[in-house]
Amino acid sequence: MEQRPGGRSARVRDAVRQATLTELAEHGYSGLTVENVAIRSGVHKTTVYRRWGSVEGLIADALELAREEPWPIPDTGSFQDDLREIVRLVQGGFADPVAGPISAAFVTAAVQNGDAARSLHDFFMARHEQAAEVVRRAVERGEVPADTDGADVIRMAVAPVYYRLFVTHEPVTERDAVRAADAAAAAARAGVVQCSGRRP
Amino acid sequence: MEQRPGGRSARVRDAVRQATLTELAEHGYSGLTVENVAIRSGVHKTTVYRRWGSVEGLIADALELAREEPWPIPDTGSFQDDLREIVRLVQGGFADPVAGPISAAFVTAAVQNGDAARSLHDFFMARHEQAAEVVRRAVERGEVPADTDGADVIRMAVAPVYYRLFVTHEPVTERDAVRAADAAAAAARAGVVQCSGRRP
DNA sequence: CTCCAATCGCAACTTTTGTAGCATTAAGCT
DNA sequence: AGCTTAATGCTACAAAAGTTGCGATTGGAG
Repeated sequence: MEQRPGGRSARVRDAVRQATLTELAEHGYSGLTVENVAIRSGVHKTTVYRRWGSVEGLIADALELAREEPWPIPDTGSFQDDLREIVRLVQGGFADPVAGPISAAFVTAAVQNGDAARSLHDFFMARHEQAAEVVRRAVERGEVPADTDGADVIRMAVAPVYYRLFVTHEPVTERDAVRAADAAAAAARAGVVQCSGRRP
Repeated sequence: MEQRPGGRSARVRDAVRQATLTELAEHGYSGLTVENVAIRSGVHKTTVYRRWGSVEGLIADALELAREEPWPIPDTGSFQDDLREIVRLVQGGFADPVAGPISAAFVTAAVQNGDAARSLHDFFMARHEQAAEVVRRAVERGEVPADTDGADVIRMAVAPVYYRLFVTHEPVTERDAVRAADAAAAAARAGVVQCSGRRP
């Protein structure tokens, strides 16, 4: 990707990435401007425009960093508790005063910009795949049918949280998170989320 | 609200509203500018800025119109089929080449702007309340527990569709819609979505 | 050590977006 | 019809966002 991975280019890139995250945490997505990132990073405005193109480009770049980070997949021994833990983690992340605005900015940017949308898509595909591990374990324990679609269970579990946050703009409590997890678990146990159901 | 409801003010307002919807359908939210709306409506730029303030104001105004429109609540006699119909309606709406971009623009605008977010919030609260009718009927038929939280069942049913569209940016098929509806129905039947669960 | 190409900084410029002051129009009232 | 005034149109302006051309710097290869 980078033609000159070490050296000044790398320093510039890191400075801009760091400045982007700090600006996001401080002012949120709506307060993020190329100019402010340039000033904070000590990199010239023109350079930021040339390499990242726009605010959305800055976000897309930051997202690729976020994708690298590993995710703690719970293993409580109970399918329902595992799911609860995952959804709670999501809800708690958005409630966090530092991580919350940054995560929200990713979603916001992706809604407007194709590049950011693709980055976020890849990000979530990876997350779903990782989190589906709790479903695979539940299958092994016989808690849910063998052909349960793991990724889709995760989607159903976390979707209500995102729905409240970014669509209906309702507050999200921990109780809401738990209930969404329980609902997804109940649906999985009922055999509604089966892969075979895709081609009837 | 309007001091001069009939006459020029009303004509200007209608022209701008119509132009906003047309622009949204053609270029989506990212392509919506005050200038273009002004040109298309034949109203001067400064007037639009004075009365609507910004692009978000235009959206918030259009949203209030959308809230007025009634919604066809299905009554098939089967809880599961009613839910399926509702979610299919949502999914189909976004798939529609005209209504889709407009609806998506509302969500996009609300993610960025507080006024639009409040309007969209009110919009969805009204929708949930209306759609909860199918749950009330299911309670009467004895298909789900008496204290089932109707609005929350609706949320769980439609949330995966919005999640795919605006968060993970995955395509949404009718099959996905049906599955989400079935999952919400299964959860409701299992008694996971009960009001009493809110205050343990 | 020297050279070369990629990258960056800088300043000037263009485009887009939003605002202010004032003249003009027309709705509603008598 | 004539009067009053809220609302709009118009021009000019101000601020922000984004671009361009060029010279300066620097990392890496020979």
